[in-house]
Amino acid sequence: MQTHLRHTACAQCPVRCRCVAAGLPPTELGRFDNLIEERYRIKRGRHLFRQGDAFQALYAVKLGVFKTTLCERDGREQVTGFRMYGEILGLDGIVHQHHAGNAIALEDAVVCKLPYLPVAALAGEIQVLRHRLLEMMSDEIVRDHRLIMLLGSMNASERLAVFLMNLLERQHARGLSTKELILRMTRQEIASYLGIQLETVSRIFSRFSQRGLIQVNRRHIRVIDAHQLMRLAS
Amino acid sequence: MQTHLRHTACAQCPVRCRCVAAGLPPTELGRFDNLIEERYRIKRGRHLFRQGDAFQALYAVKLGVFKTTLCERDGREQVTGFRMYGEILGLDGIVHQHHAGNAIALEDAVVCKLPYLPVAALAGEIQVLRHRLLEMMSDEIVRDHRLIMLLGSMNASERLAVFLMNLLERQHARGLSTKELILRMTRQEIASYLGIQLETVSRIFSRFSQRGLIQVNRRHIRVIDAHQLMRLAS
DNA sequence: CGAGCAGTTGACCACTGTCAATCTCCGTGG
DNA sequence: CCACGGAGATTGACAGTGGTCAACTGCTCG
Repeated sequence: MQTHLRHTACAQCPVRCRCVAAGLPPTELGRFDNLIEERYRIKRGRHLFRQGDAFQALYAVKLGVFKTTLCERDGREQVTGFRMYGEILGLDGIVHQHHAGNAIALEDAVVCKLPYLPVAALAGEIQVLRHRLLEMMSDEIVRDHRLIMLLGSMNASERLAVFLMNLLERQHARGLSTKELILRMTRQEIASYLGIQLETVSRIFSRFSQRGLIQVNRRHIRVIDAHQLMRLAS
Repeated sequence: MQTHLRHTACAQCPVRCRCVAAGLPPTELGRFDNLIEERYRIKRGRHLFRQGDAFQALYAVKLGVFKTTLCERDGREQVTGFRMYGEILGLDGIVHQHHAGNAIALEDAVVCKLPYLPVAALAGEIQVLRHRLLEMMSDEIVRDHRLIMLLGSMNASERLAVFLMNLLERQHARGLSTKELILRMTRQEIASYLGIQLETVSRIFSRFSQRGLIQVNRRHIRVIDAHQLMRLAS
C-alpha cells in the first residue's frame, strides 16, 4: 500500500508554511522534525487509512490530492472533502482512537506521518505548535460548516459554482493559475461531494459551457467569466 | 443580552463529566475553575454570540439548548447544529479570531465562559485538559461529517428519522426518556438543519404518525416503533 | 488494438419545493 | 374572562428541479 521515502527535513519542506509546523522557530522545528519517523508515497487509488482503522497519526499532504469519504452500512459512499498539499488528514480519528472515515489518493501522493501522541505531547511544551494544532482543527470545522450550508441551502448550479470557485481560490493561494483547472476527481466524486448525481454535474458543466462561463474538456476546465461564476456562487 | 450569575464551582457542576473539565483531578480542577470568570444566563431567542464577533472564549452549555447558524450575504440562514448541556460552543472561532457563525438560545439557558487564551495556556501544562480539548474538537468534526453524509445522500424521510434517533440517543446518554421528546426547535429550524422545507418536515411527521411510528403533537413527540424508525435511519 | 471506465445527452417522472388556505395554540390587552 | 392577533403547524394543489434509466461516445491503459 505504501512506499517508504528517504527522510527530508521539515526545514527544507516547501509546504511547511501550511503544515502543522508553520511558524516554529528553527530550534523547535528540529524537535518537531525528530518526531516524524516516516514519509510515505501513496499510489493513486490506494487508501492512506480506512474507516475503523486504529488511529495512530495525523498525516500532512506533501504532494498530490486525497479524497476523504464516509461509508454507510449499505455501501453508499459520501465524499466529505478533498485535500491537497499542506493540508492535514486524520483529525476525525482523535475522539474515538479510530479513523472515522477513509482517505484515498486521487493521484500519486506523498505524506508525512505525524504520530499523534508525541505531537500532542510536544504541543504541551511549544505554545506555537499548540495553537497551530487547535487552529487547524478549527479551520476544518469552519470548512465543514460551509459545506453543510452548501448542501443545506443551495441548488445544483450554485453548488458547482461554489466548488469551482473554491478550487480556484486554493490554487490561487498556492500561486497556481486562476484560470486553468485540472480536476483530479471524477464526476462521480464531485457529485457525491456536492450531494447531487453525476449526470447533474455533467449537465451543469455543459450549461455553464453553453452560457460562456467556462470551457470544459473532461477533467480540464478553463474559466472564461470568473465574475459571473462568482455571482452564481453568491 | 446576558445576565450574570453567581459563581458555582466546577467541582459541584452536574455536567462536568461532559465538559472540557472532564477527567481533571481535584487539584487541577481548581486551577481550571479559576479561569472561569463568568457564567451567563441567556434568554430564549437571544444570541450568545454573532457571526463576525471577535472571538474571546469558548462556552460550555450548562442548561438549555442552542442552535448554531450561518448567514449568507443574501440573508439565507442555515442551521448547522443544536447544542444541549455539556456541549461546547465557539470552536469555529479559533482560526480567524472571529466567530464563524451565530449561537442562539432556543430556551432560557445558562453557559460558562471559558476564556480561550488562558484555557489554551493551561492546556499546555495539563495533559488531560490538552487531550480533552483536542478530543472535543475532533468530536465536532466527526459530527459535522455525519451531517454532511446525511445532507449529501439521504432522502427527506431518512433525514428526519436520523434526526429523531439522534435526539433520542442524546437524551438516553443523559439519562432521560427514550420514548418522549420535547422538541425545542420550530419546524423551520429542523427543516433548515436537514436541508429540506418546513412543509416537508410537517408532511413526514404526519406520514410517520399515520404509519404508527410516532405520535406527534406539535413539539411533543412520542416514539411508538423505535425499531422501525431505526431501520429507516439505516 | 480492444476493453472498459468516464463522461455526455435524452426521455421520463418522482420527490420535494412553492404558494396558499386553514387550523391551533398561546399570550396580550381590553 | 374572553376576544383578538399572530406565530407556528398542517394540509392541499401544482410545478420544477434533479433523479433514474438507458444509449452512445471517446479516452486511457494494459
